[in-house]
Amino acid sequence: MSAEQEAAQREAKAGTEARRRAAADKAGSDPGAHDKGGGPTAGRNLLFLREEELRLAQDLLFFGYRDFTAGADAILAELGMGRAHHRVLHFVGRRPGITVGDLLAILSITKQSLGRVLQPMIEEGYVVQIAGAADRRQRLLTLTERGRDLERRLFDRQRETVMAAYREAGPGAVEGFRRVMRGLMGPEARGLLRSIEDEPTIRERGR
Amino acid sequence: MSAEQEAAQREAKAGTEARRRAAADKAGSDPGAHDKGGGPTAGRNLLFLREEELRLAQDLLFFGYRDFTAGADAILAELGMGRAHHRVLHFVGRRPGITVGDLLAILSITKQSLGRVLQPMIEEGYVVQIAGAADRRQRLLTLTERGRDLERRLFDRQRETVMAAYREAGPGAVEGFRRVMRGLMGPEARGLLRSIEDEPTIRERGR
DNA sequence: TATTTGCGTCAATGATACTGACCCATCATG
DNA sequence: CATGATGGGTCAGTATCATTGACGCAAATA
Repeated sequence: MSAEQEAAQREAKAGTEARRRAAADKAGSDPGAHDKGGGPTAGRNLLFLREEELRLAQDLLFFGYRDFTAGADAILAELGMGRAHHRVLHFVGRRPGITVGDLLAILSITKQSLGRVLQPMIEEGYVVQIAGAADRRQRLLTLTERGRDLERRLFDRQRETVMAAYREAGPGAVEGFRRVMRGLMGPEARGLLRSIEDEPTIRERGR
Repeated sequence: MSAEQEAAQREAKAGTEARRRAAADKAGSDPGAHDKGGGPTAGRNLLFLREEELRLAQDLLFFGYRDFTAGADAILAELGMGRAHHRVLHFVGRRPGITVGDLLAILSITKQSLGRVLQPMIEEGYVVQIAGAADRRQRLLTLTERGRDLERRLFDRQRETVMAAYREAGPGAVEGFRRVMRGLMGPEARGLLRSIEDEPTIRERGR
C-alpha cells in the first residue's frame, strides 16, 4: 500500500468519527453542549446552529429545489426549452409590460444571456414586445395567449408538487417555510420580491 | 400601429387585470371563496392553494436558493471551481468512503459529468480514492485535509446565511421550513436523504 | 469459463452563463 | 440643436455543467 493510500485510510477513519459525533449530537445526548452563555433558555438550542442542522438545511435545499423544478423541466425539455425560458415566462407573466432592464435586474443575468433566450421566444410567439408609450426606447414585454398557456402548464405542474408539500406539512409549516426562505434572500432580492408582490409596475421602486 | 402591436396591448391590459384580481384575493376581501366543500374550516384555506400563494412560493424558491448558494459560489469562483465541485465536497464530506456509484445516484448526474469535476479534484489533492476492501473494483472517495478545509470554508459561509435566516424566522419557522422542503422532495430523494442522515454507509440502503 | 458489475474515458453536443465591445434609437440637457 | 446618457440589441469568444453513446478494463459472481 502506498503512503498516499495509507493517508487516505486515516482520512476515512477521521470522517467516520466525525459522523459518529454528529449523530450523538443530533440525538441530544450531550446536555453540556446546550445553554452556553447563560441567557434565557427558550429557543437557544435552535438559534445556535449546530453543525448537523446546517448540513441538513443544505441537503434539503439541494434535493428540494431540484425536485421542485423537475416537473417543469420535463415539460420544457419537450419544447426544446430550459429553466431560463421558464423564468422569463414566470416573471413576464407576473408583471406584464415589464421592461427588459427590470427583467434583467430580477434575473441577475446579462443582456446577452437574456437575449439568447428571449429572442427565440418572441419569434415563436410566446412573448411580444411593444415600445413604451412614455419612453419609446423601452421594449415592454408581455406574454401572448400562447405564452400564457405554456406558463399555465408549467405552473400547474409545480402546483401539484407544492400543494402536496403544503398539505403534508400543514398550514403552520407553510408560514415557517416562507419566513425562512425570505430570510435566505439578500436585501436586494427582498426589495425585488416586495416590488413584485406589491407595486403596479416595478419601475416605481424608487430609484 | 401594427395589428400585432394592437394585440400586444390587449395582452398587456389583460395581464394587468389578472394582477388586480390576484391582489384582491390576497387581501382576503372575498369571503365567498373560502370554505367551499363544507368540511372542517380550520386549515382549509391554506390547503387550497390559491394562485398567488404558489406564485409566491416560486419566487421564494428562486430568490432564496440563489442567495443561499451565492456566498459559496463566490469562494468557489476564486478557485476556478463551480457548484458541482461544492456538491462533491459536501456529499463526500458527509459520507467519507462513499462509492462513485452512490455519489452518482445522489447527484443524479452521469459518470462523465462527475468525472469532469472529480478528476481535477483528485489531482489537486482535495479528494482521494482508495480501493474498497471487500470489493476492490470500488473507488471509495474521501476528502483530504485540504478538501475538508475548503468544505469548511464553504460551509461557514453558508452557515452565516442560514443562521441569519433561522434567527430571523424563529425556531417554529425552522421546523416548518424543514417539513415543506422535505415535502417538495420526491420519494427517491427522501430515501437518499434518510440514508444520508441515518445509515453508517449508503450502501446498506436495501437494494 | 462466461457474464455482470464498478469505474474510467473517448467523442460529440447542448444549455446556460460570462466579458467586452460596438451600434442604434431615443431621451434629456445645456 | 448638438451632446451625452440611457434602453436595448448584437457580435465574438469563452467557461461550466450537463447530456448520450460507446468502449475498455479489472474484479466479482454464477
